[in-house]
Amino acid sequence: MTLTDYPPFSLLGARSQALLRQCSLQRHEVSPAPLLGKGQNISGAYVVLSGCLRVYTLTPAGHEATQYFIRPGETCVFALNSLFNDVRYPAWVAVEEAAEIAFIPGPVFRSLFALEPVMQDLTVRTLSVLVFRLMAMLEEMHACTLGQRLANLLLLHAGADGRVSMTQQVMANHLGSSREVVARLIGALVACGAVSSHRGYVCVRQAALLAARSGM
Amino acid sequence: MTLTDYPPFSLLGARSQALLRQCSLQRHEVSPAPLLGKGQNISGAYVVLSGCLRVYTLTPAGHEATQYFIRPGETCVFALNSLFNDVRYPAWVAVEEAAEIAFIPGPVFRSLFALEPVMQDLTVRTLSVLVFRLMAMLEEMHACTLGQRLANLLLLHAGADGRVSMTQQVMANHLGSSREVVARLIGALVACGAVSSHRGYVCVRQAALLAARSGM
DNA sequence: GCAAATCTGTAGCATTGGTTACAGAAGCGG
DNA sequence: CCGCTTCTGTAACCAATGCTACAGATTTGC
Repeated sequence: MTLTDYPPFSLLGARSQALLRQCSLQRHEVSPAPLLGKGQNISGAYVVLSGCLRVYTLTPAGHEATQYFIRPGETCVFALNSLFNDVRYPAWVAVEEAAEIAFIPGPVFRSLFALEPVMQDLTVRTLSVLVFRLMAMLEEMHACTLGQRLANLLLLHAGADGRVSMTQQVMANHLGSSREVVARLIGALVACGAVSSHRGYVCVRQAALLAARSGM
Repeated sequence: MTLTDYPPFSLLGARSQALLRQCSLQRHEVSPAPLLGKGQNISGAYVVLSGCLRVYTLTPAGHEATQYFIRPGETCVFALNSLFNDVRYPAWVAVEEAAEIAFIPGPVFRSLFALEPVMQDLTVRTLSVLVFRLMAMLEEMHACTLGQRLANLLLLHAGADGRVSMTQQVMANHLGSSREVVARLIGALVACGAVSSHRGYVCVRQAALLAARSGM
């Protein structure tokens, strides 16, 4: 497999496809060890083909806080930027779900961007979506209590069966809080029948959780 | 004056300049009334030529919280996005310093983007910078206390003479907090000699403030 | 089946930040 | 100069969150 097997790259012209075949493609398993560290130098774009990456910061106190996820078809696009200024990555990145990731070196990305409207489109779209998500997170941080943010997290990650497979520690990492606080909040949600708690996962009763979220 | 008088637009070719002459150009004075409201439909790009715009959210409790500023040469680029999805603006925008603003309608922006590498560059750069700023703010919100964020705000807005011309209410709006809390924090900074407080402004002693920030 | 590791539940206390409620100071307009 | 408005300073209290310290439950590996 090469990058050229995946849309939208499969749609590009022969010349672009030749460029793309230079790109390395790697499979990464889930791991707490960061793939990219804050301050690391980046000189290209990472494209997620399958799986999910998590971008997060670390507070001085050692808490993690998720900033956003990168899902299939999306990109860490700092390539263009890093060709001008010598940009260093502003956060940590880890593998959230086993992922296939392609790396497009800066010069290649730049050529593709100049040649292919599809790539311009992809880049701008990815960046715009990211801006919207980050703005939404900032707003949520100002507008919501931790309880409400936890409820949002659970609603967002619940499968069709209402199951959210995360330990409380992982939830705390997403929220930038601590395990004990999450336990306390989950306790409250259990008390009002919005979720049930188990080792390694919780089960969400969506309607009840929506209701509970309002009154937190 | 038209948009074509300002770089980088002045560098564009004749055909692009013809397009740009269709764009309206308006001067706006400082005003608390929002220029753009959350949820409003946008169908183009706003380019700030001089002055400064402020992008902020409102919490249910009625607090404002600044998300970022738009300074000369920068753009609210949601044009491309809004041609695909019918995007609504995710926050409020107000005039922070008297500003000249050009509006480039969506279709015009799209043509320019397709024609002119300079515009592609400008767009991607603006978006990347915005992503970095938003990530930095999210990180700050997780990592810093309100006192530290206030110190950062003051350091960032201090003139060469150390003067920061803002009322405490305005500072509170930037931070998403309330006037009383800001007063309390400024009181602490005054007590340790980091700033002096006056009606409508504070004077920063930079070195002392940097030191004080660590121990908040 | 047992020990170690991991995860959850809970309680108490400290800190931060938000709210309420005033009092006084500074500027402004007439 | 006087009254109105705006801005600042303060205090007391409360709610949300963080931190410390365990105890008990579940799972895993051997």
